[in-house]
Amino acid sequence: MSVQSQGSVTRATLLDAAVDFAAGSGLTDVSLRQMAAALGTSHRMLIYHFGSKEGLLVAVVDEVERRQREAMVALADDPTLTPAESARRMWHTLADSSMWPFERLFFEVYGQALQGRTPMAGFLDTVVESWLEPATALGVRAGLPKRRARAWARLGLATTRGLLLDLLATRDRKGCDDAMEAFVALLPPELSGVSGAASVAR
Amino acid sequence: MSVQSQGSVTRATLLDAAVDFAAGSGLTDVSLRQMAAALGTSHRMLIYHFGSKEGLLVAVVDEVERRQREAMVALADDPTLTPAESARRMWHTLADSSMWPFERLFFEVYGQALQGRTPMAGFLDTVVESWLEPATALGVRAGLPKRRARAWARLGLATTRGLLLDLLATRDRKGCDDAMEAFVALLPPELSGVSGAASVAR
DNA sequence: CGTCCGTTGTACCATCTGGTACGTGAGCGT
DNA sequence: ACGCTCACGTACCAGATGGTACAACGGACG
Repeated sequence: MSVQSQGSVTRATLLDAAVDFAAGSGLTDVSLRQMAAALGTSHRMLIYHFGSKEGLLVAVVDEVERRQREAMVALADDPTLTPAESARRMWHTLADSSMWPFERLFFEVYGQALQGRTPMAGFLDTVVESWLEPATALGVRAGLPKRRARAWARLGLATTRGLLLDLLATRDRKGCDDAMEAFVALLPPELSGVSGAASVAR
Repeated sequence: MSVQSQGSVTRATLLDAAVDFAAGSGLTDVSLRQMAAALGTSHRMLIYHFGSKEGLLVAVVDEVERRQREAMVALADDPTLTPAESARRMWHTLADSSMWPFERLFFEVYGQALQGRTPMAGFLDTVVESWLEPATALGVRAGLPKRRARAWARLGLATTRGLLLDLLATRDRKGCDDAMEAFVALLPPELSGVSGAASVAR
């Protein structure tokens, strides 16, 4: 048990713990002292490492957004899958109850960003586009013209987020699963891979 | 100019003003004094009429939910329209920029309710079901079996809310309009009225 | 006219907030 | 051994917060 591992809690470690704490308790009414106590440090240290409460919130929100984007590319970047299958897997991952705390945090930040709260407002600049872009690329790769691919991506993104809102409120996993499956079944043949680019090439 | 109209600001009047204020500024970090100043009264009076800050928030959240539900039945209760047309009109109403402040407030409350914040938590009990139920009835009336009608209602609700989130973040009215139109075009014939119950009766 | 009740203003309270001043001590390069 | 920097604890600050005590005003009603 080195003194190092316990004594020098680095900024990155604190940030990770702060995100976890925020996922569990929200970051709306929390004070520096409450969060510091939960992280096993003092509010003095949070200000030391992040400059101010605002700085801490900015760091947490940025980190949430970074993870969000990271999750997106991890989920969308398997070229062996059809877009429909990618959507299914994405939903399967996102809807798992182990992810719920982070999704709650996501929607909490989203809601405050919509109200223009300072650390969160920047969230809105990327919250749609950073998902729309890779999803659109998926559709284009499957043979859709860009405009149509983007329209489908937008619809799929909205449906996914709407169903997550539903799921988090009702906890009705089956109802939401069914709805997502119904949506995927509506996708045009190019996206579900039954025909599409391959059939055109044939 | 009676003394009455200016002097005795009743609770209901204050509540209305409070909801408007919340729609414009959010209700996350607001203090009693700030809100009182915006409403032209004193924090003393807010406590007098609502008991506590919590009581005020409860009243505001309940009122938001009441209006939400009221808006739903107003939008869904025209039996001369097909469900597809109802959905179009509903989107047209909800997506109008004059409604944005209330939708921002809706999602702000939703986000905090997901985190279990006390005055908002009850929001979740009705936020899905109170919309799902009338929307399902719409589908049943159009000739769908109840299970299918409910599944479509759930999908439509999720899509609408997801697209509203998109719209509020990106302000891309056209992109979201197109996506909603594309979704409505996917509805089964019973819901869009090209065949369905009428053709069965014929 | 007297008196009661709903409403409102003033003043105050303990508590908590984010942030700062200052000291301390460990590691490390010289 | 000496400073120097990074990390951290203690103590403190001014301001804002939700809530309360108390007085006063004004109309309703006996």
